[in-house]
Amino acid sequence: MNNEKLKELADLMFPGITKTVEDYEKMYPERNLPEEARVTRFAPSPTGFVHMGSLLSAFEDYKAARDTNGIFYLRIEDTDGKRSIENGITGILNDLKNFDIVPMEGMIDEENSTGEYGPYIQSERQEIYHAFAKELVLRGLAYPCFCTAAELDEIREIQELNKERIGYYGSFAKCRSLSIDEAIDKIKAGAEFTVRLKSQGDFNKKIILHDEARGDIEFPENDLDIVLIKSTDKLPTYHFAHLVDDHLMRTTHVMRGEEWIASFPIHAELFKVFNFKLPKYVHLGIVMKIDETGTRRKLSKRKDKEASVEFYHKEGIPSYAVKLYLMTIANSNFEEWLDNNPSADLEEFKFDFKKISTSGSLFDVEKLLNISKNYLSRLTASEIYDNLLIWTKEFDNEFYEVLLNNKDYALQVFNIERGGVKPRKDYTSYKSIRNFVFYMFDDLFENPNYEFTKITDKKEIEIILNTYLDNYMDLSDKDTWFNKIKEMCDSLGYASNMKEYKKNPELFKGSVADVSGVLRIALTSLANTPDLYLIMTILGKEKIKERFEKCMNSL
RNA sequence: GGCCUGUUGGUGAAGUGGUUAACACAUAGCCCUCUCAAGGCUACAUUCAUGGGUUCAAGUCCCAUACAGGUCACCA
Repeated sequence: MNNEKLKELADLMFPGITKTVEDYEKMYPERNLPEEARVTRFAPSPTGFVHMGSLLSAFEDYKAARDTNGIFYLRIEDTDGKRSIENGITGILNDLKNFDIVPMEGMIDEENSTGEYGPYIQSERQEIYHAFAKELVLRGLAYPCFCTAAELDEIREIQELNKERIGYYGSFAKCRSLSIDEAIDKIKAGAEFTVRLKSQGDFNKKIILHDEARGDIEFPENDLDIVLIKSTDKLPTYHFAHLVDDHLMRTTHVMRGEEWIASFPIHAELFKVFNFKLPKYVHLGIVMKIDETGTRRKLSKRKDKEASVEFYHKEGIPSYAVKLYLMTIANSNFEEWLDNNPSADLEEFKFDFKKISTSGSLFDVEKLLNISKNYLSRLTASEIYDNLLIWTKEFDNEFYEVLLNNKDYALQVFNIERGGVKPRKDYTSYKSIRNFVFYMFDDLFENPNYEFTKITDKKEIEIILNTYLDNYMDLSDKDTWFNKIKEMCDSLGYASNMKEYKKNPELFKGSVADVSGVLRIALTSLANTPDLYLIMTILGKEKIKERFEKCMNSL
């Protein structure tokens, strides 16, 4: 009799739902994968972009699956309208692709997906959730709740006042004790309702849950009658969707932010109620920053520009460098591995849950720049050229035109001190390159600001430049080039040998360093540049002469 | 307030009862050198949030406290 009543209630709550949990179990059987293969997922809301924290977790999910020839899939969690934007999935897919993270299954654009475990977008899984919820109602393990927001507030206020645990549980769960008939009547009368779990847990009992990175964690059992299905849109809450989706999609490893640790007991109860195998969980540390007031806090996508992936794109930091950096955060032994295997593919590194940092780490832009610098130093001139062309096209049109029209010349410039075991390391980003090479291009060298420091006397500068042009310019090879400069130093009263100069500086007007400095500044406007000889050979004699004259005219 | 997580140098961290407490970034100095960038060398935690305890031995185990973070939504 009770069963009949429950059936009436369930049918009333979920009209038109005919499939059962068992039906879905058959539709989505266990995956045919080797034992060790991990199935992971990235499950964002369709907000149009991913930020650093979620990029990190997507990357970790991807690696965890890849390492075991498992499956990494993309599921879209759009049960909260506020978090969804137009074309939000495309934006996420693009951001991921930028970092070579391509899901093997799941959503591939705004509407379509691949894989046998779909739909991969929660708004299209409505009847599946309802079937699961309906079964719970039939088993007397879920019930309709008619409490309004105001009533819920009231309950919480009472609890706060009495210093009791906050939440919808036990005797505070008013609708839990409603009779089936009462519930049926209310629904028939058109009352709005949520569906709540009738928790079987006991807060005074302990359960131990295992986290792959943190080990065992002890909690009180869950006794909260949490909402399973929301009233207005009839969509599931995160908790319920997590159960249904991750079970049916046969996820083996759930990797998520540590803000979810607290709801671990809820999820454990949900899986237990259905007698489903609990997936393995990894709760990741949160990426933090230090803000203006000196306090540590979670990197926020609203407040912090460095939280968005777009920021690095704009700054011209290669996505591969960002990836390397994220990897150093993700697994603490990665840097050492990279040192030992500098040319190995990232794919060869095996991700280890035990090495995941569990304390929130500060996002260190300095370190990122260092990684970026090292990465850029290993690229070939033509790789630099190609990538820089793409970057400047979007962010620096003037430079873009110059590069486009002087490809061969630009390649020579980018090749300065590149290659070999000790490549030059000065570019930190694509954006920074212009500042290191502008003087090599006339179009970018229109109004130089000459930084003479050591030798500043106009007459002396003119003497040095003219003497060089008239008698000592020889670019045939580096040694003769430098010997000529030394000769000139001797003839003009400057020390040609730095060691001697350092011993007795008073014997000379200055040193070869000062003289070279004048040549360098006249040529490039800068006191610090890469190898002068290389710069001169690339510019050529005519241009050198032109530059010196331009400089002398400006004095 | 309840529950949970975390706390090793300026930063990221290694560390699972016995080490001079790795390594990397940053910083400083020296060397190399025509100037830079690199590179090489050196320095940088008498001490692992604090206080107790267990032990021959504790960053590592136990207990308290402090601080930081999370969570207690019909948000994820």
